[in-house]
Amino acid sequence: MKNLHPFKKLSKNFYTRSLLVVAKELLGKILVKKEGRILLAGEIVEVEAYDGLTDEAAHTFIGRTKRNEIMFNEGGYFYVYFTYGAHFCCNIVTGKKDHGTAVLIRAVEPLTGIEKMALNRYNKLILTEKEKHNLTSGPGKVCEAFNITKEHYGIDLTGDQIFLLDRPKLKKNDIEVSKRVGIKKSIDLPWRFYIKNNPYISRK
DNA sequence: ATCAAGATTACCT
DNA sequence: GGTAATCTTGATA
Repeated sequence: MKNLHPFKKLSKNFYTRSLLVVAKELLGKILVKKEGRILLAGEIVEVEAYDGLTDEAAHTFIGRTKRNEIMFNEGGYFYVYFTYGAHFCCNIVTGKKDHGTAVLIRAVEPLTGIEKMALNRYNKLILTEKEKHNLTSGPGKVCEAFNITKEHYGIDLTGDQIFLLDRPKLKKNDIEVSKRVGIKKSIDLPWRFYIKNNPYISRK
């Protein structure tokens, strides 16, 4: 998909709706990052929802801190955090002011700027088949491929640096629901959503 | 000041 | 299947 022009940037009112509605509708949308002339883009294929009110796994469950404060804004901001001493993960803030809800982007399917993603991840242009499918199949991998770091914390997604493009809503039948990955609290909430049979899903 | 945990990944058997 | 790497954050003193 070379030409992204036909697709319109998602506006504020997409993000300010409630967490689970936004989480499911984010599937199929296109994540875009502009680095000067270079355009990086990928279709969102896997997400997880986090809600500080009731969900012990959410970073906002403990209340407001310096790290999570952007999650208490209204929807439409980018929440980036660092974890395990190695990886950044990025989230889309949702809902109204003070909700403390966000959607973790767990995997995307590369569309544009794939060579730059290959350089960011592997420091080379030619990838094996295995490496191609490993490019963006996890939350830390997405941030490494897109070079998303703490510098991008709090970015307004209605701006021109990082934003999402609209695409038709997926059929309910194309969406798989499961428990979330890699958490130790509130483990039974069915708040992971991914596109059925997509090769870039982080795990079965 | 010190400490434990972590929304992960890559590499091992 | 298992686990080491690595460092920021938030809590406790």
